[in-house]
Amino acid sequence: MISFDTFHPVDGVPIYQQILLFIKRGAVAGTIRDGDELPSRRMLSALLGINPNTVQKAFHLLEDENLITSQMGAGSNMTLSEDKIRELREELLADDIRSITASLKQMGIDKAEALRLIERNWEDTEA
Amino acid sequence: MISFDTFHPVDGVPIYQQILLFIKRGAVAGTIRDGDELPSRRMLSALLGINPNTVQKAFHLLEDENLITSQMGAGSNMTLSEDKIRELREELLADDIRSITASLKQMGIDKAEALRLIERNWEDTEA
Amino acid sequence: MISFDTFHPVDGVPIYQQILLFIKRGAVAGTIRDGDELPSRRMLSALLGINPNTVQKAFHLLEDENLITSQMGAGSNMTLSEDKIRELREELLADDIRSITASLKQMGIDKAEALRLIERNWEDTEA
Amino acid sequence: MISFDTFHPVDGVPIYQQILLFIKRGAVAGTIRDGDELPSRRMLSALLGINPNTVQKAFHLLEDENLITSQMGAGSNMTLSEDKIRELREELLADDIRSITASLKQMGIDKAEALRLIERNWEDTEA
DNA sequence: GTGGTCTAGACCACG
DNA sequence: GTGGTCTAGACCACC
Repeated sequence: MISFDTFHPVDGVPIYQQILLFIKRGAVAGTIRDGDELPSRRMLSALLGINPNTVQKAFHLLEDENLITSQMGAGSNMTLSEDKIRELREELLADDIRSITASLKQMGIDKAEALRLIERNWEDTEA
Repeated sequence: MISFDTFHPVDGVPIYQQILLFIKRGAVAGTIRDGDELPSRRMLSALLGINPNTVQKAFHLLEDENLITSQMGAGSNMTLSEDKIRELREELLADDIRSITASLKQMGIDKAEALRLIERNWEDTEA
Repeated sequence: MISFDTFHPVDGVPIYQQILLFIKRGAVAGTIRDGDELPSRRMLSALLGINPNTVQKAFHLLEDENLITSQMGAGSNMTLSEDKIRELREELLADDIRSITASLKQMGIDKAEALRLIERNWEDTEA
Repeated sequence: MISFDTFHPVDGVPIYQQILLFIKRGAVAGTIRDGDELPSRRMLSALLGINPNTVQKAFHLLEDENLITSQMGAGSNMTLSEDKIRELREELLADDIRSITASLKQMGIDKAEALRLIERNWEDTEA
């Protein structure tokens, strides 16, 4: 059963998208594996204190991307392959790196300083 | 007159917030300085192909943060001090670093790999 | 459910302010009471033939004055106390009386004639 | 020369409309008479501390209603007849009385109380 | 269905 | 020409 203990939504970005990202990142990290069972929509919505419809929307999008399969009455399970994970990794990493790099460059930060900032603050941040 | 040539809004995040960030990051970078004149609401909205009200919302928020002052009939100008710039720098950098670090950690990336990723992709990204 | 049957907006004054006044005057009159449910933003805007956002603005201001409370997904309800009603009564009456008195005086109407005018036209006017 | 000493604009209603009302009410009161000269647009805008364009707009509307005539280079003068004044009186009074009566009725004030309120507060209000 | 937000266009007072 | 306000319509998260 996939754990959502480390899921802490922030505001300003749709919750259902954050659920998607949480699942995808877990898949890339290897903490979420092929065949893993997800909590039921009802249970997850109760666990996270959010609306069942919001969870439903996230699950629906995960199905659209063929990352989970849901059987009537039998919950949902991850369907991951090496290829999918590689794809996810590239897609997510590219977005993140592009975003942070562009942002820092706009503030006039050069590469050396960027690396020093990441280096110095790495331990202080929770996953 | 502050130039918006390098402003390229993405979707998924409110345009007025992107305008805010663009100004703040320019102030941190030093390309936007105290006293600099901002384009009029009309001119900027025409330039960006968006509604004057969207620009107005961004400018209004900048005024609330005492980063610009607007006079009726005349335009708007930056009001920056060394202290404000330092505050902005810390605030923006902290957000960016926290965000990228948390994201990479969730994907199981360790510090060494994170630094290597930034290092390798730095030149490929536009500001 | 608060009825807006007797609400007839005039032009020249912002509609959202007229909605505010309608609610406040109803509270003073006692026709709108603590706990009363307001129509939804959609329903009221359809009823009045105006934009939902205009209603939203009025409701938001009422919330700022602690005259209504709104819950996501549920509706909005009045939150009135004896003190608030007394405050409203004094505030609204003072404005109205000051306004009409100043206006009549500017037209050279004296007190006796003013009273006679009110007296004579009282029955002819709808609330 | 018509005096604007007692003109005190309030906000929330367009200033050019308040100028119109000031002139009309003076005509009804008899303090502004046929042939009276108005200050020049320039002088009046300086006197009231408002924009010449705003004064211009008021004068233009007064011309449209045939209440003033302007000669090139020779200022503007009132053009009032007994009939016009009677019309103005009826129009303005009807509006005021209808407005105050409707407002008080909406607050559940009855005729006796309305008269008492006007009576009691008459002296306290400036024209 | 509900409330909340974002973007849009027209109008006003002003320099 | 400028900034400020009012009304409008579409979209989102939620019950």
